[in-house]
Amino acid sequence: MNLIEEIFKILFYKYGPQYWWPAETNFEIIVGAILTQATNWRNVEKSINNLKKEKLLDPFKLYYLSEEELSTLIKPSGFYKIKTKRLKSFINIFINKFKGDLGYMNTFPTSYLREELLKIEGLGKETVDSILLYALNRPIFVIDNYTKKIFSCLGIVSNRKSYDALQNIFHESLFPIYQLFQEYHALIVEHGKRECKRCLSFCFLKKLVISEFLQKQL
DNA sequence: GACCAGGCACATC
DNA sequence: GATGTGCATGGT
Repeated sequence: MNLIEEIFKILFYKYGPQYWWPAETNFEIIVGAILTQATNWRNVEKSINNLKKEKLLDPFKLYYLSEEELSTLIKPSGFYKIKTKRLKSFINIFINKFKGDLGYMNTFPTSYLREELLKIEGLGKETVDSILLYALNRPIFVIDNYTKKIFSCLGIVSNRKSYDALQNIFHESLFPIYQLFQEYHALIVEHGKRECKRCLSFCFLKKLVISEFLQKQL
């Protein structure tokens, strides 16, 4: 078992299953992925609930909804003008290129989907990879700020590693099982929320990793 | 009242 | 390639 696998084991033992992504449908996951950019999940839930209350959490309904109405509904999740445009540009491609159908979308290869989604204004690597992993069940590892922070804090990567370089480390170290990737990323976020507030340089994870590393040296 | 949250695009050096 | 800034709300 390599170090990346060991850390998954440690986090899973500590925090247990995270049941990500919290959503009733895969389309809801995508909307959440866009709304949660630099935003607390609680605020995202408020926006999602607004959309649900109005029965608008549907690609075709959102397609025909005016930007004014949409921006009012998603206001609680912040950056609402910019996120209205991001949602609209995703839905535009989703409907016109993929028939507004996640089942149809899921017949395309991962590399093609990633490329097409990255062309959408406002969808960067993290958002696109979240969509691929959680809405389409593709074994693509999501790298976020917590991942960078935690794994550089552990001394496994330098803090200047690029997104792709860090993602490659996970792809090379783990079996490409989407459930594993889903759980691992969720655990990283959970650990980050709890321990990285003031960057506690010696959290339990770091102590464990260091002691395991030392044992192997002996 | 300051600080932060499950990013991204764009400007500048 | 790295670093800084605007985007905005709501919880702690």
